Parts: sequence; structure tokens; C-alpha cells
Amino acid sequence: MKVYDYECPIDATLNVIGGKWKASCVYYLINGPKRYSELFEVLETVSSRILSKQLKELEAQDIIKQEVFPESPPKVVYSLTE
Amino acid sequence: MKVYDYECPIDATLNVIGGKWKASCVYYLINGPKRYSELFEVLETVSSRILSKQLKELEAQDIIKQEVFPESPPKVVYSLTE
DNA sequence: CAGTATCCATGAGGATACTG
DNA sequence: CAGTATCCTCATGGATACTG
Repeated sequence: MKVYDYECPIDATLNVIGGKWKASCVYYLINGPKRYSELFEVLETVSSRILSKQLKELEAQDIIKQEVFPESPPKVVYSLTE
Repeated sequence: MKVYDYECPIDATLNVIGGKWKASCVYYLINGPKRYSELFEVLETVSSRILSKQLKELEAQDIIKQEVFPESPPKVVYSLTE
């Protein structure tokens, strides 16, 4: 949870959960790891570009982590970090 | 705190504190009522239009309340609702 | 002092099609 | 399946000037 370098804790907080779908992603991942497609479905109106983007940002902030299974078709699972 | 009519609690939450300055306003008001100009100063880089707008929205959501003292120069005080 | 009026910039988010 | 590439829209926020 590297959210240092913020003068303001509120800034830090909103930067983490401020994205339109970020809080929801984290929320769903509380119940355990989910595949990309599962998140995509449960979010219903998100576009794949946006979901992908927000997941990456959450990952960059060490909120969630990604696991790639080199299969065909590919399988990518997201889960919360500890 | 009328935040009904939301299918999603996360939506409700971000709608309340999602504005760039809203959470900060609420934060400063925890220590007691503040005048418009006090909030304006402490926020430093907010423009008056935006501050005004976000305060109104917080008011509309019953998060804060406004008190106007009919003096000259005018005095307007904001505080958290209970 | 506490706003409003105007006008402007930006980027977050979205739709759709395509690919390894 | 899990994204990327392109292109687009619009809300949010901002700068500045003005006013009761």
C-alpha cells in the first residue's frame, strides 16, 4: 500500500478509490480472486478498456495483484494483496 | 444524509465525497464551523466558483449546512449537519 | 465577503473493432 | 479470454472579472 508522498491523506484516499470502478473492483475481490471476465460481467456497464486501465492502476498501487495462467484461452486472475 | 435511491453503496459513497474538494471541506468542518473565506484560504488552490459549487452540493445532500448572517460585509458560515 | 457569470481546458471515461 | 487501438463525448474543474 505505497501511498506515501501525499501531503494530504484525503488526496491519497481518493487517488486509490476515486476511479469510477476501482472501489467496486476491490469490493468484489474481497470475496476471493476473480477472473477478468468475471469482473467485466459483474460491473455490467464498464467497457473493457476502462476496466483494464483501472485494474492496472490498482495493481500499480499494490492494492490488487494479477496472476496470468499461460493457457489457451488465456486465464487472468485478480486478487487483493495482503 | 439522504443517499437513498442508489443501487450501489459504493456509488453512493463516491457521490458524496468524490468531488475534488468535498472530502477536504468536510474534514475541515469537523473542527467546527468555518466561513466561506476560511475554507477558501485553507484549500489554497480552489477557485471560488468550484468551492461554491461543491459546498452547494454537500448542502443539497445534507452533509453540511449554511448559515447566513445578514451583515455588511456578508458573513456565511458552514458546518456539518448532525 | 461571498458569491455569480463567462468562457475555457483537460482528462476520465466510453463505444467499437480488432488481436495474440 | 483478456486485453489494445482508435476515436469521441462530456462532465468536472479552472481563470478571471464582476456584483449586492
